Amino acid sequence: MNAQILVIEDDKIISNGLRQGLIAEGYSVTVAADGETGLHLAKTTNPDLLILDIMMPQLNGFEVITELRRSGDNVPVIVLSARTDPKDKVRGLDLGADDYVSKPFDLDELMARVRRHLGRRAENDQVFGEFIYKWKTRQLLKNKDQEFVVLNGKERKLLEFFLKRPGQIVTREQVLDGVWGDYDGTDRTVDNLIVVLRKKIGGSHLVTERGLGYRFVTVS
Amino acid sequence: MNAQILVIEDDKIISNGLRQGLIAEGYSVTVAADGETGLHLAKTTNPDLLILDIMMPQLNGFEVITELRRSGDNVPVIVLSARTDPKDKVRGLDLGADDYVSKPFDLDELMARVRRHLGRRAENDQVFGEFIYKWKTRQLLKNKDQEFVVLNGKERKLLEFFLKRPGQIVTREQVLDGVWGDYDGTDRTVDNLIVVLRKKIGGSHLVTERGLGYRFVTVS
DNA sequence: ACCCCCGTGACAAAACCATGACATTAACCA
DNA sequence: TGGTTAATGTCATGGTTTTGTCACGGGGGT
Repeated sequence: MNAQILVIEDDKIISNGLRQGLIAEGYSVTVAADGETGLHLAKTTNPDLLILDIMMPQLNGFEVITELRRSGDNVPVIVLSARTDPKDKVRGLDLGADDYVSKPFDLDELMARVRRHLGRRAENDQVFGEFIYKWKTRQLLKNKDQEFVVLNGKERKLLEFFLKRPGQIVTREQVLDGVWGDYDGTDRTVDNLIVVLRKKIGGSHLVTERGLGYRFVTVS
Repeated sequence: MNAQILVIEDDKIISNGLRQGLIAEGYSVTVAADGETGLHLAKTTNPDLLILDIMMPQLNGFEVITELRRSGDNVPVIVLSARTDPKDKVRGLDLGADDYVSKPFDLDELMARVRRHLGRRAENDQVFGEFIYKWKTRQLLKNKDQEFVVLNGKERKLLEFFLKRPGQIVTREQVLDGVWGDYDGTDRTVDNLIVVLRKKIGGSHLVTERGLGYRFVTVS
């Protein structure tokens, strides 16, 4: 579920730097060295975000973005350009770019803009097995985006409790504390909720540590 | 209905320039000279876009944006700052700003960015299920343009409140805050308005999240 | 004065979830 | 290896909380 980013840039030095930086942040990166192949890749691979140079052989960035938008593609586009003339920025933005960064640019700033255009997904989504938990909307998705899993209050609280403690053994007492609060429940109460949650996310992620408690594992 | 833009900026020269430029483009503009009144105005008047200075008396821009996002407000924010340190840009963007422009800035470029950020909501009609909400005229259409759905004041406010927070869980308290203002209503009051709105847009779009609040979903 | 909002309270319906009984599994020891 | 025991899995049930729904009435605008 790491985002796919397509970089369209003919300057090898810059594209290599970008690729390394993006990969370091956990994205999957594809690089195209000219507008034409870039446009083709954008249309066929449906990336989550585009980083697009303006001055390129074959097809320039303005033309790429125009064609993309004309064909109804709303992928977020960050335009990268050596041209600092405000007129170019206006043109790029009005053509449908989502952001416009001038070279030379600061890599950290660009990364922040990338995060922002991806909707800050990296920080808000947690993946385990075939599931994705979206903290922002507090929704659980199965099979990578396919279907929602309906959680009620206690189940959601329990899942969030475990998501915050991946790989750790937690005792029933800790669960009672974290999920129920000061309520004086019994160990059985916890077990029962575990059962219900197992039915929804499968047993393999909630491992029983006999005599100790439970352990949530993210890989099955 | 022109887009409402709130400018929070203590430098009179800049805010005047912004106001004139924005008005020339046809927007309605409000100016606040410090962070505290700006934050208050943002919460009470629900502008369509915020232009926010960082260095200000009372409450600085970072604090304003943090508090806004914390309270669930997703209004687009363009941060304006004399600080050119990339670290500040990263900070602003990661806190939830949608854009970050350094002073001195080019007015035309800023206008292009404003257009671009408004395009996501104010200009675009919003579609959910068989309905279309036209922000410009604040009309709700059913069956893709066929017929109008009549909304009275509170119903419209509630619908717009949810349209700004698609997919998110909102508590009754947040609804009371956003729709009623500082009024001291009860949870039942919210429920009742929900019922009325459900009768008009169907129940499937307003999902009850028991124990938490409601969630507006765009797909049924 | 009439009408339309719209907030309130009472009651009905539904979802939730803690409990306890019983089944099943794992650990331990001979 | 097999039996014993403690720990955990599973299910049905009903009380309790939360939410849905309706009818009434005040109040402000036309």
